[in-house]
Amino acid sequence: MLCSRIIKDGNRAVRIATWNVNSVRQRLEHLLNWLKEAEPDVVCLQEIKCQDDAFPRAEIEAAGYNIAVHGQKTFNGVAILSRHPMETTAGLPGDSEDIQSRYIEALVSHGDEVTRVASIYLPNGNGGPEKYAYKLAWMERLRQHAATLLALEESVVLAGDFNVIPEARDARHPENWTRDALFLPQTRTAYRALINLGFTEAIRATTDAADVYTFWDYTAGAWRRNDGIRIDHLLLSPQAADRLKSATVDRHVRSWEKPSDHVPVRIDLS
DNA sequence: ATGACAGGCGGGGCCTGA
Repeated sequence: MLCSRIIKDGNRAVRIATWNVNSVRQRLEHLLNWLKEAEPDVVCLQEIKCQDDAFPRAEIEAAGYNIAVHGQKTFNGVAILSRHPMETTAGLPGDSEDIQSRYIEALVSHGDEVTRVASIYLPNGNGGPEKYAYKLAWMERLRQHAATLLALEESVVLAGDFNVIPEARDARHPENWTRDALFLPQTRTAYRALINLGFTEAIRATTDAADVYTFWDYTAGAWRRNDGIRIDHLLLSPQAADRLKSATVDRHVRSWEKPSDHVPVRIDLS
């Protein structure tokens, strides 16, 4: 039955999404509603803000998803949901002392193809020099691991909250972000070093539009004034980029009651 | 401008986020 659906719906063999939910327990109803509406095959979640045993497994499994969780108490935490079978690895290589849960990777098998998907919660980097140093070090670890993944010559999708505003057009008011860790020159250079390995960023591969944002601060009426930034990204290896059909920001989710400050971003691969 | 919101923790404000 699954095979016949894929053949019949050939333009949409796999739909992959990323969403920083800002607490999966606070956002469970929104998540379930959005899963029903968007029908993603693979979902990368960030900021689940719970330990593995507190993740709302039963409700999400009932919606048809396998679940892999890499959580921690109070902060951070990432997860991957998949309608297809997957094998997962938690943690970003390169620093055994790093206890923050910000990376989980899955090899998803769909039909006779495989797609490797990572859920990434890149450090914010504001709040002092130590935090910014941690952000830059984490980005270098990600770059090194991404280079290893590219060498596999697989379809790879690095999806998540990168906490990087790539360009001025990715902020409604870029002048307000010039001293922010999300937009500092070193941050943007480190992000480009990752892209320049050979990744295609899905939104910019499909639109040149300004005013495409994925985050609006809770404060100061940012959503009402559309004072947003674009910091949630999907980076595609060449093999995945070959299969890219479309990229979409589910902007309307920000207007739901008690929303996350981020909205889902999703792609369709053939 | 270092504030407004929001969530977790834990039972009162404090830390963190972007």
